[in-house]
Amino acid sequence: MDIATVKTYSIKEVTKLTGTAASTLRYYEDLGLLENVERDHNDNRIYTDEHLARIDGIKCFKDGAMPLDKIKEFYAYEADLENHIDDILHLVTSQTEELSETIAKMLKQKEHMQQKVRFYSAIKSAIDNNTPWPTWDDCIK
Amino acid sequence: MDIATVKTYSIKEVTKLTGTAASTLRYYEDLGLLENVERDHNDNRIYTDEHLARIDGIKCFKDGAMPLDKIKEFYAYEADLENHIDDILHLVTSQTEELSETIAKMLKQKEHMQQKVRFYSAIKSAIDNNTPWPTWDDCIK
DNA sequence: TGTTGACTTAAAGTTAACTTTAAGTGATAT
DNA sequence: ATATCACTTAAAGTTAACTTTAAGTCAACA
Repeated sequence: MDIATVKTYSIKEVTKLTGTAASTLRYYEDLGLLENVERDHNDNRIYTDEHLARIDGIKCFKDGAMPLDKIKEFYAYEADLENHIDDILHLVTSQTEELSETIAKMLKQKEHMQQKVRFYSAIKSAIDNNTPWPTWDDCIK
Repeated sequence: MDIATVKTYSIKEVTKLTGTAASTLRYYEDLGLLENVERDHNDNRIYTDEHLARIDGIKCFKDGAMPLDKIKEFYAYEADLENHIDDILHLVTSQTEELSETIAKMLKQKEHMQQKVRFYSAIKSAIDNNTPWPTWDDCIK
């Protein structure tokens, strides 16, 4: 790693590149989710591509509804994998299972919502055309 | 509707039947999400099958990640459908779209998580068998 | 008769994940 | 010289969705 060629970013650049608010970046750092953020001679934060990658990873996990403390745990295990292979395996396995359950519930509810869309569309037509209102069973069957 | 035959439930019975805490039931009522909850001579709440159905409906919407204020809006529109058919259609349509996006993100992240499970499983094998560690690309490809 | 248990209320507390505020430093632009 | 801008900190505020607490009423049981 050649120190002279490490690309760095100010907090403002990172907010633009990642879409994450500066206050959130500081918050993540306080939490220990963003580590080893160096400072310049004015005490301003200096981020590297590794930080950008970490921020991206955090966003991914968040998309999977993983709470920040578990995300932090994940990176802690990753940093010392030999000693935490069982921990990290358990974490990703149980998190995957939780995610599957959540997705299943959401898919079910999506079906319900689509039925509602059909039902209320039919009612709207009936109102517009002054025809008798359909029943739920008419639309869903 | 024969008043004499309307089945009713105490708050405790409702918590058992729905799995919803009594404090939550009172909270929903405060929010206006649970309406027309009558009282007995001791001021204790009396729930009916309609309330049970509503509580079930709320749980469904929550499974679809719909915030309580939108759920409340939905039932308000439903109670006066002729005057709010466009509102309710917009609500269920946009909510369905949001849900689809959320599901899509979660499915993507589920893939990632499953890749991680495979990757860390392979590393665990390598540790157990004292063989060289696989790379990410070895496992995913 | 007393105490236990189920209910009531209003208000305060909790958790997650931020966001905002207030006060201050230092570099740049007019 | 001054004002503006980007950054800093610690601490307080925000939102959603509850949960807990404290204080009280009422009925049933030993």
